[in-house]
Amino acid sequence: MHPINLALARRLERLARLLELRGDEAYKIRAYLRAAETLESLPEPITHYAEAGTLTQLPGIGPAIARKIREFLETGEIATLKRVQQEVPVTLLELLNLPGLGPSRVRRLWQELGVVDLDSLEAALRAGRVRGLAGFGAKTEARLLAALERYKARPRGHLLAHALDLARMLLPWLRDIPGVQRAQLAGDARRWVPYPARLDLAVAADRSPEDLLPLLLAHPLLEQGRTEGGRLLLWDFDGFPVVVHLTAEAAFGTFWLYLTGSPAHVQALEREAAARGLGLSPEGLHTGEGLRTVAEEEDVYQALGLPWIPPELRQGRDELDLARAGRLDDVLPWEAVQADLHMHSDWSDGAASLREMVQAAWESGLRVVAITDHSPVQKVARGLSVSRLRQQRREIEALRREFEGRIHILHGAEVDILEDGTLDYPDDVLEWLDLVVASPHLHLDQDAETATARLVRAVMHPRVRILGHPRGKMWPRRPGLPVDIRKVAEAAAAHGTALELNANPYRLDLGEEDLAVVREVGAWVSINTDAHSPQDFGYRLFGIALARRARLSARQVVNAWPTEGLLAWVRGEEPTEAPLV
DNA sequence: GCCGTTTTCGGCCCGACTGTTTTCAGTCG
Repeated sequence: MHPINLALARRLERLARLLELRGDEAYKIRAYLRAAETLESLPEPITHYAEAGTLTQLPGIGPAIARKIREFLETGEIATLKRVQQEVPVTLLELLNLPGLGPSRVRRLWQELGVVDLDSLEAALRAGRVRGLAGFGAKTEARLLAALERYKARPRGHLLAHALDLARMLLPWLRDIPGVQRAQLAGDARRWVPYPARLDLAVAADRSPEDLLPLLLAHPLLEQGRTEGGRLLLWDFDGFPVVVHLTAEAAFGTFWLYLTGSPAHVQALEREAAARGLGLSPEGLHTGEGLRTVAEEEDVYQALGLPWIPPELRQGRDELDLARAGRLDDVLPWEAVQADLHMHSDWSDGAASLREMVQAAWESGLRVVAITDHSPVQKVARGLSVSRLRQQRREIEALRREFEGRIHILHGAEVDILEDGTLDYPDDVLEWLDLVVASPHLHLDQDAETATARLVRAVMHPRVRILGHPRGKMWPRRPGLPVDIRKVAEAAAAHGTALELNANPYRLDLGEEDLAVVREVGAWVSINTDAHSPQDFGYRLFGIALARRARLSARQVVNAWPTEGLLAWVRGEEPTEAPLV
């Protein structure tokens, strides 16, 4: 995605949300959101279409939005947005993250009680003022207080995907600035920490922070910034912090290493250095003869008798031992995943045809895919009736012939796990499908005991091969089912069912703590993208990174199995290897 | 606000659930 397209899409999205809070017509809101989606999927920078005079030929962009786009390209601002931002407090947008609060209720809290942010909402709730509003009662008050508590306890930080998108757009730009010799991703995001607090960039340059600041602020994604010591603190349009750390090129290796962390990993390296009579600091290696600067990270590790350790493994756990023993490859290799067993097409709520999805999967390096559209209970997602499911098989058979010898296509379904743990298709249909991914979508407010029993029942169904996004969590809004993962994993291990690591960056479900339990129990894991459009296959990296952080082996991840073994397991045959219990 | 026609304006994804109603609005997926 081009930075200018993203910068503009963000503004249109914010405009839509603010208009929604103001109470403008719903279809106008949708129009802005659709235009933002179009911008995010454009192959060329929007300037290209503006210059060619073809803006209104783009889907969802008519005369009014085209005018705003041209205004933004010429002035860097959208007057309508500025005006609406003065009218509606931007801080209200965060309230929409609370389950139970939609635009209409937030508007009334704001207009009738003067609530503008989380703090004033909490104060109003605790003072009993909310339940005085028409349509709000004691139950709503209690639910909102509970939602507020859960929200405050959510994983802090921002979406990793957001940080990496930003880095992808900023780094090439930084490297082109005169005087900048190197620019690299560092910090939590480089280690694939799911919710980084900020984006850290390591930059080697022979210019001062004060010289660089105005150049960086010219970037369309960066809104404001200042210098602080040897660093530049910057913020993007949504207030996401970007920190540019400056060093000299000769010391880049140690500097980058320290900036990447984790602190526990770096401390382990310092102890390793001390054991060899060396000192390690961001400035370099301290030897008996004085300071030796190190420009490359590999050389730091080499000086300590270690191979380079990939950032996502730098957790201060067992990685130094693994590295010393030459066993870093015991952890699932990045390139080992060649199957994706959960994706959607425009038969249900996907954005692309079956053919486009299979083609994109093939191009992204996959060799086995499963088409898994929704089951009937998912009305909004246009879940497939049994007869449409049977029609879909004919199209899939044609695609199999077309892609013969290149990619193996399974015809599955993402079948809803109903409230009691039964499934949303009858058994004969489940029997007929190549692969059943069973997932919870509804009734995500169950208590731990009910939810655990529900998932265990689904996992034990003889036709279920994969338990999709087991908790049903969605960042930042939905915390997910309070399931006893150990019990679910034990049932899964006993039945040869895999638990999904859903790689969609908004889900990452199972999460890191859950995966540690699953690893210990020895149940199989399936890393899938849940792709709803061709570009979503890129989500795979988030899943693999998380699996690596959890130290899963290729043996435990079904998507990394050789094709024949994987297909045998999908068919429900006895696994060739016993589960790792 | 956009779109596709009926070329001037009506339709735009929909059904269930919940709490708060006393016939429904708001939220969710």
